[in-house]
Amino acid sequence: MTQAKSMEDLVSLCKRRGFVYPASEIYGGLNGFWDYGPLGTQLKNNLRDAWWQDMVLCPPTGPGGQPLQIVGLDSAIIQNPRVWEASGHVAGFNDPMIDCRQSKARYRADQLRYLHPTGEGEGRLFAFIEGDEKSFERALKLLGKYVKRDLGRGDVEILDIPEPDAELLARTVGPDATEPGTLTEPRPFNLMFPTIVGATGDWEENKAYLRPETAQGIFINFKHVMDTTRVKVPFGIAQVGKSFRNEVTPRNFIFRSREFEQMEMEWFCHPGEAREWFEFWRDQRLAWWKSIGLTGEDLRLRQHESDELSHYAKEGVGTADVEYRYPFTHPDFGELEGVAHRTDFDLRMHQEHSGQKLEVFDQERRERYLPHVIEPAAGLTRGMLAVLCEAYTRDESRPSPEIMRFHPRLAPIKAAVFPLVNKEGMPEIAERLVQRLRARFGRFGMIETDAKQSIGKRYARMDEAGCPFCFTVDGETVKDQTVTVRDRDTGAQERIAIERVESFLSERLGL
RNA sequence: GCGGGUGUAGCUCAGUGGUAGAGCGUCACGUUGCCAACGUGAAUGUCGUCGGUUCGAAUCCGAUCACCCGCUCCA
Repeated sequence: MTQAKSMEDLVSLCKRRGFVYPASEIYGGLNGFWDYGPLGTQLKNNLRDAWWQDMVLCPPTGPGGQPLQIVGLDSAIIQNPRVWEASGHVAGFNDPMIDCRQSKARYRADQLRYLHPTGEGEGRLFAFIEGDEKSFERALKLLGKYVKRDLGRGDVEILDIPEPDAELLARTVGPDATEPGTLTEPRPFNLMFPTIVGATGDWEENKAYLRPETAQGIFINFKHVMDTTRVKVPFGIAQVGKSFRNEVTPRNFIFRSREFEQMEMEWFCHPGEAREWFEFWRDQRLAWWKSIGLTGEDLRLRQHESDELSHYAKEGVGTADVEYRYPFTHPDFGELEGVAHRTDFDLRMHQEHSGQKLEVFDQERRERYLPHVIEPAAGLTRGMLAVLCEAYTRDESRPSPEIMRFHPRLAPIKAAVFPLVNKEGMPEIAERLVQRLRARFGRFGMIETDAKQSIGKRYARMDEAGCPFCFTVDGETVKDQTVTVRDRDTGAQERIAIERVESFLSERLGL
């Protein structure tokens, strides 16, 4: 019997077993930051390595079965601030917001419009949300009531003031308010983390930013990679690394944190082939998440509606998200990876802002162009969260009900070896087996051993850590050179020759 | 940023003004010898933090921080 998964139980297990700790907790914590413990670090490294192996070292074959070329990159977290001006992040990550003290609603300042009768701009104004018909009609009706006459659309003027001052706001009635003067002045929301470069840096003159995404590091190195690695379009550049966003509300464990890790690949291709590559990567990425264990009903692909497309994707063939049904989004889904056609937006912007030519010359086509980009951008920390959620299982019929059913490739502990009793030659045999397994599998994850306490307790600990196989040395081992293997998921045991342990693991772990 | 909730041992939680608690986990010893077993013992807390009221505060009040839920936000 399995029960519904609870986020609380998972968070508690993660702390108890050393997957994820609240950051700087001994000082009271810090909202939006998390530390990864011994098991969590290994799990995250395994997930990252799996992505790197399947993306850069052994990429899939293309739609026509052709080999694909993807190279790696590790760019600096802090770049020249002009990078973020070119990419649109300085403007786009700075939306000034207006709050309504009365209705508690919050509006983007650039989306508010102000209504007054034609030629009578000095009196009371009524705000509405641009593009929201209901909101407009409400403002029109209230304005009509206020001036005590019927107003049609031809009788009013609409003001578009991105940064309204206090005087104007004082005589404005908010979109959801009944009295004037309830709107606050616009306050900037800075989603980028500012910092200072230089030990004696002046704040304004030396201001730089921690990157809000890894993608731009790839675009600004596009020319370097083209010039130094003999790649030809179509090809990809992949990067894994930390990104930083001053989220308004960090929430839901490690799902939205202010410091997070991304795995992004920018696939550069001919504009005419964008659709084909978009569909290829979209399907490829969904299949990849399945291949590392997200095999259930909780993984899906969702094509974006046209009105939710980001600034660079409007002209493209689309955006699709790989989504996971996290316990806190249930029954809805939350984003895990976005696959977007970024068109040539980024290269074009960097070409304009830097003055450097970023076009390629295509020998086969005899054509010069800016490549289009298909971007599969996954959250490593979100991926880890999905993997944790998927793995977490409660089985009340077992003496140790909590089990982390990690895919063997991701499991932080690959195997454990126990002497059934801590005497009679068993610890020595177990220790020798541990050394053999470390030599063979140690580079993929931990090989644990434990001689203390009852065997059931040791099995239970390994279940919570998600170790797929436990080998136990017992009295028989001394006589006939066999050990028992216990399977994490079934609890079933079989006896195999101690000589066969490596080949058994190799086969079961796929390593 | 707003509203609601929560904060006591590693985890789950009890404790409504008068000596800081339980279960589980952890550790040690013994026993047992394949599923959180049994026995004995041990360690672990500025009761989130700071301030106030009080003879006395985990408990009442205020502020603050963190987490959870709902808004809002989320290239």
